[in-house]
Amino acid sequence: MDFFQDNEARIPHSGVRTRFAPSPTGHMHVGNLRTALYEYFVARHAGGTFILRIEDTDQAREVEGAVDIIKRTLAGVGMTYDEGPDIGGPVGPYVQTERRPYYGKYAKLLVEKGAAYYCFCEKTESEEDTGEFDRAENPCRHLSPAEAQARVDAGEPYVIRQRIPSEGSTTFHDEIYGDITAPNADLDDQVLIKRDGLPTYNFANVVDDHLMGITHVVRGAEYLSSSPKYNLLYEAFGWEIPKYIHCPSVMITDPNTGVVRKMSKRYGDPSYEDLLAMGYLPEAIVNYVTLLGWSPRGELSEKEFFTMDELIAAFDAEGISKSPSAFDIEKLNYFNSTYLKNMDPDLFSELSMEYIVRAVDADKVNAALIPALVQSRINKLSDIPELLDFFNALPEYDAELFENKKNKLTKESSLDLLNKIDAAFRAINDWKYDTIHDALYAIAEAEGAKIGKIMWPARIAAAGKAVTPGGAIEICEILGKDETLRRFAIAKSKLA
RNA sequence: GGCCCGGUGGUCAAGCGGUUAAGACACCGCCCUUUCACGGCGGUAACACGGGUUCAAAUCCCGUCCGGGUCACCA
Repeated sequence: MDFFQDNEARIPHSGVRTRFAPSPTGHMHVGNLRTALYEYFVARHAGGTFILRIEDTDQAREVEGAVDIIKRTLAGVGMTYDEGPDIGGPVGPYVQTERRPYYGKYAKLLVEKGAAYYCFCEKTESEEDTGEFDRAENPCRHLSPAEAQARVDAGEPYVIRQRIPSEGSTTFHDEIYGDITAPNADLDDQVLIKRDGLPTYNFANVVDDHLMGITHVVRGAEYLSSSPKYNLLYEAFGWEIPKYIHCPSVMITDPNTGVVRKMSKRYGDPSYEDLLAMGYLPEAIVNYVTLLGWSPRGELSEKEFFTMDELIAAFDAEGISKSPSAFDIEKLNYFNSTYLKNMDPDLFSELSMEYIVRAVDADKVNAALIPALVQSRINKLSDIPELLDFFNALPEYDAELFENKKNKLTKESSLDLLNKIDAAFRAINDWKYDTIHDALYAIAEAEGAKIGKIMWPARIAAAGKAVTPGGAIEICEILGKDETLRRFAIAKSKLA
């Protein structure tokens, strides 16, 4: 068997195979993540195979550590791949620079078939003039095979370009956009093999998708206009064309200018890692991002909370939207806060403590009680510290805060109540929720007042601010008896 | 600019020729309440525009406008 037949023989023909094929250029965009998820769902839904392939053919743009970010992200959201770098598989290697020998051979095969040609120009004349490539003007296109081969043999540097027919048009089928036709005259003789010998994306992706037996190509809609060229390549090779699933872009409304544009890290839009660092949960991000541009049909169309397994079960390419959708941090907040609220309290404690100790001194305050206070009050974990500022240091506040019309409280009546509460608190030996609670309620009963009237001055004195997470009892309990009484003394002096 | 793709409330969206045009976020109001939050209830708000086709159009066709993508030896 020759090289090509051997490669063909390795291609798996069992079921659905999809691939996530990022280039290791840094962080993970929200759009990247969504594409990866869709690819994963397509494969898993069908009981197929999900592959990770690293597209590192642009050496200049490669960023150290980027592959680790990709792997960490996939692992973090629970996307496991069946074949890929470091785990291997039947059609490896799975890193394009390690597949270098393949591309040259397939490109030369294309040259032999007349579907590609050697080009020796540094830049074509029309590129010099207009920045655009005009294949009719390119002399290399018309070189005889023998002449071209002679120059190659002489060691002249070259690129290999795809030879696009100048007449007619090319149609390809996309699962969600339907048939798309482009006039061949509008297609460029794109570069397949670069001067450094490595393939361009345009070529590597076709060769690898075929050699790896990819059945469904899921990618961003930015590839829609180059897909006809890929079809021409498949046809020239005589290969079966995979199913295309192009996903619309993820947009964002610029918070400063109000304009809608494609989400991009360079404008400071958050990447997946940024979101994690802000305290968003992977489950919430996955849930939200999946629903950004896809929605379940029929029965499930009103369901919005999905586990990974539920997404796998529900996912169908039919539900992918054709129009771009805007990333809305408010809606992510909603998903995240809901996940946070429904989280097991112990787990939440564990997760939140890291943020709690940024704001409070865990030695001075009963920090173990704080998670329960914030669990239903935050959108993301990083919201925690600012909620707790008053625990560490009593804020500067004005005595006016004690005035409350709903509870008919004046500074005078507040002072009176505070004196009574203070006395009752001093009598407490076992400082805990129940004893604090009972002391406060006893005063309310003795005063013939609603409990709110007692709670208000107690809470203001303890916290020094009008809005707090939790009420007087919780705050006093967390502060401890000594600190509570110290703050009461300050309050009384303000009111005196 | 050429080519390609879109266009349902501010946002995500259901809808596939006949609906009072779902639902969610956000926003507003009410209730609950120990402030806030949670929770419950209710409300404001949309088929870009113009022509067709049809008994009937958000749904089909054409045009206009608007938006996006793409025209790299980047992916």
